Amino acid sequence: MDKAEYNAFLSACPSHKLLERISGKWVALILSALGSGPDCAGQPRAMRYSELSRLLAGVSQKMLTQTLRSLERDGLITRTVVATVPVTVSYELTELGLSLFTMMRGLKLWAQTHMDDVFTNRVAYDNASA
Amino acid sequence: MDKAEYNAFLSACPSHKLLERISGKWVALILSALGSGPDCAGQPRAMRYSELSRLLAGVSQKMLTQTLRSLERDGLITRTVVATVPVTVSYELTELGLSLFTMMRGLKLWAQTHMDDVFTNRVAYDNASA
DNA sequence: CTGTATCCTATATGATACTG
DNA sequence: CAGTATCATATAGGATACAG
Repeated sequence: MDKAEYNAFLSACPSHKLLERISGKWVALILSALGSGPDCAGQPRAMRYSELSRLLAGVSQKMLTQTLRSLERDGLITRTVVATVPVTVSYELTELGLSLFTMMRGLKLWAQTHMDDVFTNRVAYDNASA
Repeated sequence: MDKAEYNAFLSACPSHKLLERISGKWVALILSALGSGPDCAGQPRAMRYSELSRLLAGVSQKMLTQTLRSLERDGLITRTVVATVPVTVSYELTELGLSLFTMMRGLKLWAQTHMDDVFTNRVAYDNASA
């Protein structure tokens, strides 16, 4: 069956798997926070759960935890627990995660250069239909 | 309210909007088809609806049409109708769409280089939990 | 050939309450 | 502080039937 073959192709395609990995609502933001620091312009550094929670003001606890876990699972960040009272947990980019963060700078550059054009086209298209 | 401000930030962030634009299940595949041709290695060229439908064997008519329309709306592809009987419709990358396709080559390169590491880590993580 | 219209399901995300 | 558990909702995606 064609569909089965194609789904197999999709499952095997590295680009497709990368898109699935980075397309979550909070993935890019967490990588950006850990890669650029809270001011979005500094050096990579570890951040605590509460610090991330405050920086990404719109994130729910569920999604923050879930996204952090999945990034840890994929070896993109590390999770470090210090047994203070109360407990202290910090997250930091791995080498692999840093490499992903760096790659996404290219994506960011394209976005900054061209997304305005995209949205201009979108508005024009909608006006033409109306 | 923090959340409102953060959502406003999200809505304004070009990188985030770009990820929303390219993260659809069929977006990258359609761009790739129009940018590389059916053999995924050639030159950019126009393709007909039925040709895309055959190449992307897993896509439903609904999703193919919907994705093509949204890409046209954003000025990434053009839709050309020739009034034969029955009608002939072809799609082609615009300059902007071609530029996006080119940018995604960098993403593809990262994926080909590093996604195996990611999945190796993932398996190791799952085994450690079990 | 190139779609539209309708219904249906799966998944992602979010809100809220509770805990070591 | 750093989560977990549960419930609710929105949206993406797909199956199927029909049409110019």
